[in-house]
Amino acid sequence: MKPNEKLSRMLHILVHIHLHQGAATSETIAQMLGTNAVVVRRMMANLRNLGYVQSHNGRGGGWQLQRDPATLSVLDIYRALGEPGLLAMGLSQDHPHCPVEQSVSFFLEPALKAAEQNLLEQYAGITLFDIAEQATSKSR
Amino acid sequence: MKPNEKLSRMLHILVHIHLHQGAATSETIAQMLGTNAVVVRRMMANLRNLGYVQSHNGRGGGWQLQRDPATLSVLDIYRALGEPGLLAMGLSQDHPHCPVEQSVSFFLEPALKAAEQNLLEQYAGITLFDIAEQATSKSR
DNA sequence: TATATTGTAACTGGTTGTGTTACGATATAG
DNA sequence: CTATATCGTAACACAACCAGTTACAATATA
Repeated sequence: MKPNEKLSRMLHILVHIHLHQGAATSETIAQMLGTNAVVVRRMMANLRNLGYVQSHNGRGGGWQLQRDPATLSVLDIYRALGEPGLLAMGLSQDHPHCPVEQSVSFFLEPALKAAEQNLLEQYAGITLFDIAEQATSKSR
Repeated sequence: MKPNEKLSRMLHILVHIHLHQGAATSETIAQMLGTNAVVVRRMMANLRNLGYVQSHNGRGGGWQLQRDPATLSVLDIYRALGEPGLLAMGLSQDHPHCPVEQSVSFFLEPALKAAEQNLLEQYAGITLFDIAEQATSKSR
């Protein structure tokens, strides 16, 4: 399984927007990430809907954070991405009548749930501010 | 992300083989799982190489467990599958020079590692025997 | 009015997992 | 020895998903 890099890239984008002087255009961000401006816009669409960021059309337009980065946790961003599956492996539920499948699920489900919960709790404890500060202190 | 069901299905297969009278053919197993015999063989290839199961050609052939199911943990089976990624999300590492990306990784990596470790420890504590027993006790 | 920018749909291409077909190798029944 | 059942494996088809790209409309500013 190739892991999905959406969350990682989105955090990368948001911190760049936060640290950028004035509004950052999709094109600028795309170049920072080595990707395409449309990809950036596409990823940001839902964050805009949630009010985390704002975009402005026309000359001098671009993207800006709309919330204090200390109040935006990685968990918030993860949720804004539509809560994509956290775990690469899941339960097969094709034969709910089969006692063997039921038993496999009986043992695996709590394990998977616990690992997910574990990760979400860690996500909740990291803010955009933390990441930005670490990034700027490193470059000093 | 659609979760990968390999582990879940493989456990399902192995427990069926364990509970089956005599050798179970790929075709029989495939019908239990609603899939194709070739898919079963393909998934079992590495388990055979590891000596967890044995296959026999010709009439009366099929699959049998080669190890005491109490000594086979879910972790063993997970490893036999080639340790596919556990987590659906990973780090983007396309710009190792970028301090922002470094900072994102700095925060995310330990969280991801811890969640993985958490899951593997739980896998280590579940054996094929546990699953088989739960399945048969349910059907009684 | 010209230009810079976002918004979004549509198409392409790569990757992955799964299903299927095909055929060879091998073991057993008779 | 032949027929049959079974595995082993390569090859191809197919769907899903993500990422990249192109294209064009809408909008804001100089």
